Amino acid sequence: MNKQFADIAFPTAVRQVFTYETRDDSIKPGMRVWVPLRNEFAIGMVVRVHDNKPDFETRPIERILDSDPIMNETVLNLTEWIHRFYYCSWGEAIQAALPVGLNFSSEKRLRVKKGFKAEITEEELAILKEIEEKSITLKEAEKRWRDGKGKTFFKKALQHGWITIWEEPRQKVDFKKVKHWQIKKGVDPGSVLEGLTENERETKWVQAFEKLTTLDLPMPNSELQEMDDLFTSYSLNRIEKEGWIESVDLPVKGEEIYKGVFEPEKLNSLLDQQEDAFEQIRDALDAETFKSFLLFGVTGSGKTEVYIHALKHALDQGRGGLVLVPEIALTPQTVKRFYQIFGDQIAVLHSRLNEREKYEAWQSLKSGEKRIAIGPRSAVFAPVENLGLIVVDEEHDNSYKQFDPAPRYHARDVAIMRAHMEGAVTILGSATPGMVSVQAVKEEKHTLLHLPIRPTGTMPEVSILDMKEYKSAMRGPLTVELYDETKKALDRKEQVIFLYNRRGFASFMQCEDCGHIPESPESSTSLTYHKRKNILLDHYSGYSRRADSRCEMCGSSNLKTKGSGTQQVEEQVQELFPDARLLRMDMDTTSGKDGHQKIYDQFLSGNADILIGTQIVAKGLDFPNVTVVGVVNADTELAFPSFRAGERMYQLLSQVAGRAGRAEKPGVVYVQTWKPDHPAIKCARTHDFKTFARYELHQREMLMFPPYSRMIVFQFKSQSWSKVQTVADKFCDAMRMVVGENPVMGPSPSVIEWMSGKYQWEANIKLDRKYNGHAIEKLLNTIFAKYDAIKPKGAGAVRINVDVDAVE
DNA sequence: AGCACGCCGACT
DNA sequence: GTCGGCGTGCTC
Repeated sequence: MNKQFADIAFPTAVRQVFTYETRDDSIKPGMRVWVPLRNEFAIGMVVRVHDNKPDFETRPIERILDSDPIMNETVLNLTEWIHRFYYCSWGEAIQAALPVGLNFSSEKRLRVKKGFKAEITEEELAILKEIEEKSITLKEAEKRWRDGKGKTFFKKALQHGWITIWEEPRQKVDFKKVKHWQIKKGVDPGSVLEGLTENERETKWVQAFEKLTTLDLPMPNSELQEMDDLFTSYSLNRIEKEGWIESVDLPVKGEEIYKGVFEPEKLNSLLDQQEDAFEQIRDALDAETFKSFLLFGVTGSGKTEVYIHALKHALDQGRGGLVLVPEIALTPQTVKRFYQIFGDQIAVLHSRLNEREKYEAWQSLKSGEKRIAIGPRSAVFAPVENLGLIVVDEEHDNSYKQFDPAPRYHARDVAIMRAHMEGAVTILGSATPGMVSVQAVKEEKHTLLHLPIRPTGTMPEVSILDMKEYKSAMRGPLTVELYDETKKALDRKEQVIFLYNRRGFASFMQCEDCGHIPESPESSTSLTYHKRKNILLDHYSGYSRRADSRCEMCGSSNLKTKGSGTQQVEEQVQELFPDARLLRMDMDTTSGKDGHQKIYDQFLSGNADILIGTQIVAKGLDFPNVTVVGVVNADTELAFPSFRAGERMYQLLSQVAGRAGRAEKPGVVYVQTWKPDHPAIKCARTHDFKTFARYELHQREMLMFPPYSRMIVFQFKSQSWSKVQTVADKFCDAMRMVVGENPVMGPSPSVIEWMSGKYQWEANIKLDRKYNGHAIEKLLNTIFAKYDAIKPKGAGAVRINVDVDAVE
């Protein structure tokens, strides 16, 4: 066999591929290989096979790891597009597209050198024996011999070369194992407890043991600790010390909570408006070419049924489907609905699956056994065979945009590109589409499908409460009116939701006489108040000024800094309604396993009267017994320094409105605001998305914000404050030299100026929309080349991240 | 991204 | 005199 060359991508930040040689003609793009890189080995992905001998020395491919490509041509091409458009390395894009079990992971294993001579103790010999027999990895060894004699000997053995480190590709997919507790073998808990004195029985850890004996063991350590305050690591370890329980590492199964029941006969027939939408989608599917739709319909208008019928048609054509949902944990009922109709034809991809289950789901799609994938952002890469339809539900949702690490892609846009490449149809669904999609409809890139009616009931009434009028009529954070309505609802044994959106960290200023929030003169964003320096800052343009002492609109000195969290509101509400049972839902209370689900279930089953939370409460489930929804301060969203603030505000209010009073009990949404005249609030009151979109697009056009431009954000990070600043300055100089008319903004410190030991600065550029993948790559290459030519000494210590189409 | 190579301060 | 700090540069 002649010598061939293969371009290999690695999951490092280097934006180039590396060329290796091979004589193995089974090599194909999409296969992983084990190759020498520097003085180690690494796993790479073959992206191209050719016979153009490069002008440098090539090294041989050591081993081909797959007998068949694990990535098909389309997905490989898709990752190449991501590599160009989002300016990451090809390998990073590939890594994002592979399930963890098939990823570029290798591990360092230990081997004992044969026949060395040294005087070692019995104990030490045992260590060597264990390493040899169990083929222990370096990580395991470091954990196993963490301290004491073991560590000393382990270090010595490495130094003397008695054990050596080998790196091997990791291919086996293993169950994730988790520490479980069980009653120690041979221990009879009954007699143990009987033998205790009264005093002993009163200690916390004995009580914990008593409680343990009533449970179905073994149970995971983390689950126990979450379940009851008695189970602290101290008490569990104490009981173990006593010899009553022992820990075992057991594999954990991913949960099947999303599966539900398979009842295909429950397929609903479509109403007129749904039928009209479906027919257009069906025609597009029949044409077997790319087409994209924006399915615009309020909450409850039946978008899911349209998706289902469209998917069914795709399956009838012998094609597969892909459904993207924002966060699967927040939309269990949508997933269950799909499962009900399609049953085992669906592979549910979610983060709770363990490695093997992820791999199995992936494999079942690749083999064609399952035809539909449903999952969050990363599911856009699912290896669905013969893809016919991609659904992006709640297309405006921010969770579709990956932030860190690279690739910083937007799953909605990747979905459209994928559909383009595969000749598939996309449906983007939303009650409040993002401006990017609205504009794309205007430009006839998407076809609009409209579901105007909510068959399951009328839209709830939205009542705007002007905080300026209630200044002296407040009960804690609530206006008297909201307070009264809450009280009445509680008396009727109905439930109440309070939304307090404490997103972000930065606070802002607001005039308590006229409600004015200081805005930047250089961009249409509000200014962020930085307490430490007492300045107001616009992180887009870098504009900053000393914090105002008087309101620039009305001259009042009644300017206050704002920004408090849900916890404070919870306290205040509890004081107002001492008898009500409260539940709080935010990042802090939902971080645990099934965090959302537990709180939802509790509230749904009536175990609480009032639910207080951040925007998380606005998503997902319906609560039929909720008749009052209070948005405590709608303005926090507007104070968030982003040109998307208005859009977010409208989305939030619209989603909240969708939570209230479905079916038989009508609900009212109370919105407390200082800015009752803001278009987002006025339009949300009348559920008038179209008017809002017209206003918002007009604003964006005047200021050349997306969708009228393409924004790229650059982030500079380093431990040294002065270096970040000089590098960011130089980089912006380079940009200005290259980009001509496209406006460069910044640099300026990031909103989070300092994070985990690193200072962060930002700059951004608004590009003409005509820049596509190749043009963006070319432009960025030119910018970086220019920057390399003028960069200051010590610039290497500053990391530069590129975020194309950033969503902040 | 890692990771080895290389040049200047606190130790035996 | 050496050990080791992290700044710099490279990976086919």
